[in-house]
Amino acid sequence: MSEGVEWAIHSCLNLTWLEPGEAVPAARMAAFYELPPAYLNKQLQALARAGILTSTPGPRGGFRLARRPEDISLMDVVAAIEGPDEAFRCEEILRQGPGEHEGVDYRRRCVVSQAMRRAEMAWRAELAGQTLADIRATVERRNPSAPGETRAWFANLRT
Amino acid sequence: MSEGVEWAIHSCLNLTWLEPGEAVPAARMAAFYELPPAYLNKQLQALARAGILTSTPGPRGGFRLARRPEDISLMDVVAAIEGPDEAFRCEEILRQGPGEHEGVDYRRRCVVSQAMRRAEMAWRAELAGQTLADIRATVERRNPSAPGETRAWFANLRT
DNA sequence: GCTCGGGTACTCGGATACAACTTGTCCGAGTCAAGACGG
DNA sequence: CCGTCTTGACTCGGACAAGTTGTATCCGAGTACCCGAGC
Repeated sequence: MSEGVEWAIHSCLNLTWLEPGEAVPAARMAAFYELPPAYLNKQLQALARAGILTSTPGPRGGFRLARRPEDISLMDVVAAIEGPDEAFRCEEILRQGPGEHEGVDYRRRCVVSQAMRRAEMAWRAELAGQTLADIRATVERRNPSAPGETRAWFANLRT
Repeated sequence: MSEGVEWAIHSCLNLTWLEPGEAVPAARMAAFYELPPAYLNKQLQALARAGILTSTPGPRGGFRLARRPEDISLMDVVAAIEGPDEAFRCEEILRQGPGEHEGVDYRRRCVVSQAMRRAEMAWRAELAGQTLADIRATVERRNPSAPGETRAWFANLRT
């Protein structure tokens, strides 16, 4: 899995602590974790294309969440970075086998494909069940000062 | 995910239908699905290194299952091909963040990492719960002639 | 007829190229804000 | 003092390289079989 997924989730999480309407440039978000600014910008662009973030150019511009944290699941973020297709893609090699049937869709018929798909669906369901709001709540419960500190860091120039 | 996983699972499944002690060369297994022989050989080598298959060189040699199909899970095959490490690897970017703590293992502490790990564990558990014997039983229930046809194909030179 | 030895063909195994994708970087189009200028 | 225009800096966005992983191939080391010769 791409490393940008980790960056994207943490960046989106930080955005949940900002006041509504406030935008943060990609360079500032990159400085938070000392990441390559241009590359993080690329990932944030993907999130914007997926409708998770909205981007505004120009001074005082940057990225902000496009909808409420309750409506953004980890699955959404992962799909935005990694692409929509599944990790295990059935190439239907049974079609090349000796006992093939012409009009059969082996993506649904093949028992192996079904088993792999079932496992992947369990993974996706687990990710879809966790929203940014859930993550944020857990973090705040463990470290109540996180929201204020994060917001202050993005507001000031402090490292 | 690597495409070799699909090849490996189907090849192992075919091996479950052979009589005990019978070995099949990689070239023959590749011909079954019209796969590149040398590359499939490479995947089978990985399965042999993982202890799933045993290989014997020379005439009448080839690959065969190293243990009973009941004791080989899909997780074993996937891990043999893809490697043992997880898809989402936490790089602990929180360590570079402003509120870091020196001696903390963020792979366990970070809430994001925990959520991703939970999803991946669900995936792995689903794969570990399906053995080659289960797959074989399902296939035989749907198509009772599969064992005989497969065995006959590998025994004869028929396409 | 039986045993033994050499040759041969067959198998895996690792070393070796090629291609695709992830990672990383750069510069241009567009935009907002601030400042200067004129009324 | 107020409104307007110009200038400038700042932002994203896509186009452009480099490195790493997956894909594919080839040839050599080792082995079992087969066949023929000798007893």
